[in-house]
Amino acid sequence: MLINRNLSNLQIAKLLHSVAGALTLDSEEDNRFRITAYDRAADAIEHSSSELKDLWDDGNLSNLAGIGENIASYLDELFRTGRVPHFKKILSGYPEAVYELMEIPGIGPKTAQKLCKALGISKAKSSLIQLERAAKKGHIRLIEGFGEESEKEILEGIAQHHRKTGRLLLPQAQAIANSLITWISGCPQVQKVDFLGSLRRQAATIGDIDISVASSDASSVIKRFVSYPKLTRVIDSGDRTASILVPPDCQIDIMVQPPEQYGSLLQHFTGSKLHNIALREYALKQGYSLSEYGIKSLKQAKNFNFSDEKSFYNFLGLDYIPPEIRENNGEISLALEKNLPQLVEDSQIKGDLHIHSDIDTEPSHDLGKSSLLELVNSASILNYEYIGLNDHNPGVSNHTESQILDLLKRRKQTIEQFMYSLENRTIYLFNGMEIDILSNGSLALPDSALGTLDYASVAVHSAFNQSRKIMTQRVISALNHPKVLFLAHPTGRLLNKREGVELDWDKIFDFCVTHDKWLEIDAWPNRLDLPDSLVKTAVKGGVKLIINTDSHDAENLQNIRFGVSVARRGWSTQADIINTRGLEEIKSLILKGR
DNA sequence: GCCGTTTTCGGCCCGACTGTTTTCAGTCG
Repeated sequence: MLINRNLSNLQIAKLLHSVAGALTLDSEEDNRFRITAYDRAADAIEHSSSELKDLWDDGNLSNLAGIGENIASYLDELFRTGRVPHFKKILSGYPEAVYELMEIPGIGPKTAQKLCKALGISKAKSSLIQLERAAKKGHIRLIEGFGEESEKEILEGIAQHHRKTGRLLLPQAQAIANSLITWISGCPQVQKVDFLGSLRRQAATIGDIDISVASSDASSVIKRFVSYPKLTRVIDSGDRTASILVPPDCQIDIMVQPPEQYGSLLQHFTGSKLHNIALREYALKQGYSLSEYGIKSLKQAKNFNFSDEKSFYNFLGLDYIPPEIRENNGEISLALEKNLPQLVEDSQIKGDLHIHSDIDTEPSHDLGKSSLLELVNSASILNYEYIGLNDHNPGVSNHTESQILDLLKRRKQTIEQFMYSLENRTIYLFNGMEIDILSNGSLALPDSALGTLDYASVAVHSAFNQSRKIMTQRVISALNHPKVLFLAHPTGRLLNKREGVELDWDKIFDFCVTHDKWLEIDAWPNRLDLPDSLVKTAVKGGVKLIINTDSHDAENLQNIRFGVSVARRGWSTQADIINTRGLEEIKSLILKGR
């Protein structure tokens, strides 16, 4: 049996978009709703923060809104056998090249088909090269329905497609947005300016950036926007909307609205797309049509304006929905029942138990850069009551047990002496350690050395490719040690770089609940691990979580807000997050039974 | 093909922009 383990969400989304494309070419009229169904399923998969393969492993494919019985069974076939005859039959009506060309921005199924036909392109592999060559030779402008402009657009689209790199991390996207907002604010006609879209929803990675402006003079704002000094090119520019490209290949969309309609613009542009579609379908059944301009009553032929977002949601009988959970995951019906969770907030975090210091214990991985004093100063700015020093364990291969014990005794002394020297002792320091989980599930630290610690955390730093079964056993046996409080960066993923490990999450969650272990939400920007979708399942199962920064520098403590965002995206409340609790409670939790 | 928010049948978001057109089709978010 052929098993395809390497299908990414992006590849599956591309496959489903191709099916939608083929159906469009067959007959857009007859297949109208099947087309949107396939496109929506593809969008849901592309934007899901769970790997589809993991959902399939757990038999939860249909948990994703937009995937029903049929598509789920086709995907099941795909994961089991690597092929889906039903899709193959639909796709076989057109040359493979059509689906390749559809990948180019600006080219949809119909344009792709016209180009393939007129230029005699059929093979997927050489399709882009052939198209580019034809465009450069000026052949495309000769095809009916095309002109010089569209030929130029195609070349730009191909270039953009080639340059396409990974998505931006939150802090990168934030920096780009901030710089643009500063520029836009220099326009005197601007009354308000906000970043919206996936950045406002605090998704783990950001594809493009959306900016909204409240102003009664849209044309001045657009003029300012398209003269942004850092832009690569203007993609398009209209009366009140425009798009530009800035390095590194990041698209920025802007939309301007008069202040009295600004609320509906915020709502529209924050998305997500799937949340908005679901909201508009709901509203339609109530007799209202929603858009960025406001709410239209279909019965009374009347328009309602909203200067803020809350009144927009309230008008529809819904509670205000925080941006982080606008993903069409059940938030609309809960808002209708006035039953949304009270999401955890930045200000509720009282400490951080995963911080690397510069105390050198000859660690297995990188040492922190900052001194205890620098770390404590950073923690005071955040009004923390405590921090946990969670340095890596000393390397096991290059030390004897007694050397390790010696190093940790000295480390304990250093921490204690520092704490007593602190004026007012405003911040309590815990003596913790991040311990490698060896490939057989044992800890990379002898029990004698573990005795010097207040607590331990464990993490996978090697042998990432073990099978799901073995990895699950490995993690559980490490967590089982009484000194261990939590699993650090549980999936081990690195955004844009490395997929997470394979784990049986139901088993891990069960173990955590029954044995009083916590899972970390690591706020390091290219980790954000646990991912939000797993946070949501964990919270539902009653697992306690702890948000930490994994700081290697005192400045990194500020990253905690990214971890809080992940927690919020996973529907966590204050009660779900261990480090919203004060020092005394944390002390008793750490001492309890350890 | 999906979904249950008056529906297990009969609905299915809304508007912007561009290019090649003389009124609209295609694509996008």
